[in-house]
Amino acid sequence: MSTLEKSGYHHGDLRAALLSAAMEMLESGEPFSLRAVARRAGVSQTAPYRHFKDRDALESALAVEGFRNLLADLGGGRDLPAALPDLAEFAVTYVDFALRRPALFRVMFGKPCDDAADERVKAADALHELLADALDRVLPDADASALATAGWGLAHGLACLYLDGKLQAGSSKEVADRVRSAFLAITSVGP
Amino acid sequence: MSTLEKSGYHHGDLRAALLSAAMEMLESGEPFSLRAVARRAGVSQTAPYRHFKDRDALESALAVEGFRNLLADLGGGRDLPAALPDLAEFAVTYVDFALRRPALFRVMFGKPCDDAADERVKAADALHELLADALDRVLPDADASALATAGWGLAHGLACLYLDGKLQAGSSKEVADRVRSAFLAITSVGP
DNA sequence: TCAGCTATGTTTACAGTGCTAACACAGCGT
DNA sequence: ACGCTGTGTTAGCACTGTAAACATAGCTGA
Repeated sequence: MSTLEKSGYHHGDLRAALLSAAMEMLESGEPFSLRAVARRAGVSQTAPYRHFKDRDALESALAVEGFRNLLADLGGGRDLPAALPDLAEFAVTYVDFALRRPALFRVMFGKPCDDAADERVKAADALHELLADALDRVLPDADASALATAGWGLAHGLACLYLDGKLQAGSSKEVADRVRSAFLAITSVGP
Repeated sequence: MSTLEKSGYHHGDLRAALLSAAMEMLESGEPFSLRAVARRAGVSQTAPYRHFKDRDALESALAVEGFRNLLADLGGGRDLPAALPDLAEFAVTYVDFALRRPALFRVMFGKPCDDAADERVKAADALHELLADALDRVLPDADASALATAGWGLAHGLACLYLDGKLQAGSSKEVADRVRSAFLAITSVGP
């Protein structure tokens, strides 16, 4: 009942099929609607409602997957940060994620996310903690909480501004360079 | 033809009426649709299309007004920044704007904004320039461009994260304090 | 074995949306 | 007086999210 791997009966595992259909559409840039997702999964328009209360519920599930991916990009990719420039790479990776998967990024953020005690909230918090840990490792003296917030804010803000075209994005290498400069600039102010 | 103040004939100045109706709905938190805006302005559903090509066109007009307001909040309010803490107040004001007028903020940002050479782009650029000027005044030695980008990014990111509930927003005073701390934390890192 | 229960999926329907096309009317210049 | 253009209206299309009623498949217990 909980984990159906082999199909054959009604549909198999529709929930997963819907999620992957939706994710594919998101990645390929198609605007996605519940109906379109259902169509792509080969079921009727209202079938998704057996597995997701809402459109929002589907989006939340996608968002959770997005957060896991983002966390993997940030954490899994390279070694733990040891110095300031490594932190800049966090921001670079973050912005790169947003630009590589814009629609998913918009689903992850850009919604009030009122669902209390949601799995989604936990996923977002995990991100915050990862940043706080990293910062604490590199700068143990500083106010880790405030710094983590600032770091996240900086990365997130740059990601949004590039994504929305408020800052002109060129090649991903150019963007990476500019994110690095911005990060270094603001962390080299000092009194 | 361009500026009709007195009405009496067909409708008077519908364009302005639509804009203000839409802005009111945005401010009062109602989800806004073209049809609802038309209803509120007392005209038929398709009347807006005489004045706005698209829903996007209406939103862009609202966004431009939003950028003007934000610029006024940032620039008009207080004296020009003279020191680092004044720059933190920029961020505070920015985040406060986002939280006071969330729907408008989402209209201003959160869209690809592909309209090339738009009035909207100019409005956004004005923001960037204001920040660059302020930074150049306070920190003439630094790379003003990178710093302005970083400052904007930080403010914008915090605004988005609070708006979307990724960071818990309490009273506006609490938020202001946390924005200040974040700003000070990241500008006090230094090598 | 078979009756029925529950989980899953389908059909139908409704209200709302953005948008287009065809039409109506007012005021202008000629 | 005529028609043109700017403005507004009525109908209608294709789409959306969502609910209600119905259908079916496989399990569960008699």
